[in-house]
Amino acid sequence: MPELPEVESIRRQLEPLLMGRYVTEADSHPSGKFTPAREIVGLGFEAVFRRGKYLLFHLDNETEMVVHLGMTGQLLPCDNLSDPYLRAWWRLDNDRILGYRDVRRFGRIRICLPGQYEGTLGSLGPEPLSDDFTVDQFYASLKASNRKVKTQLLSQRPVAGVGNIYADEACFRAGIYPGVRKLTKAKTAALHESIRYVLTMAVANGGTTLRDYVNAEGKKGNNQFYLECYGRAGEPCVKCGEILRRVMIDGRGTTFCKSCQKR
DNA sequence: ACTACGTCCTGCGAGC
DNA sequence: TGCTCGCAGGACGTAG
Repeated sequence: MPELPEVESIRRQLEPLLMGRYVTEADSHPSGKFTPAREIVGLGFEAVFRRGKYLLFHLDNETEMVVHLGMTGQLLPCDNLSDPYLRAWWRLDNDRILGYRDVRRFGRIRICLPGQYEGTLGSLGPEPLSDDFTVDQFYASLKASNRKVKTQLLSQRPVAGVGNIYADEACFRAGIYPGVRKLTKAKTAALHESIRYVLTMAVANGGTTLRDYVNAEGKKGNNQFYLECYGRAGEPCVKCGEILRRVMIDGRGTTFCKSCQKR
């Protein structure tokens, strides 16, 4: 489940591999979620950016390719075109191949005019690690909705790039029950700080690998060894010793401490 | 306009 | 041992 830290790790590794290269050949799985990958043959890479969990490949000819990794997506050099989970690939002019692997096909690849985004990417909240992410704006955004706080975080609207792992981690660190619908300004400030903290640490640790995530070098991250809440239901809380519980919030598994995160 | 929930996908682990 | 079944979850579609 690549979230901001995992996608950022991939971006940093892909950029030097792609800069100054152009695509000589490409193919994809027949699903419309991946066929746009074929449209960039002949185009050159100019830069690789990230917004939230989206990778943005800037190409020449006024073209941008947007890749979302979904749950199990991987972008990395490919040495086996018969990999059954390879959903798209691009051959570069140095004869190396960039592969998009995605066991569960939750990811998607799109082509658009530069910056002309639709859907979630078009209405994405601010980058959590930039100065655009302020407590005041975060507070106003959360206040404007009556959904549960965790659900709002997963919507990508109050802030970009937070998924299930870091939503649970941030709520735990901030002492906020993820199912609450309204936050005080002070709690909002704590959540704001916690989001920045858990994401910064996860980037520094190279992302979290629970099962599928590998970076563009095919290597696992290390942040799974530093998670304090996600995936630890049944274990004692690192703050108070209470046994962490697991519930469903709007259909998503959620781990929390009943003692530290009161409603 | 909003919120809630079903859907897509496949592999894996629990339970019988 | 071998099978079924539920779960994992990001974004989107649909219903109310």
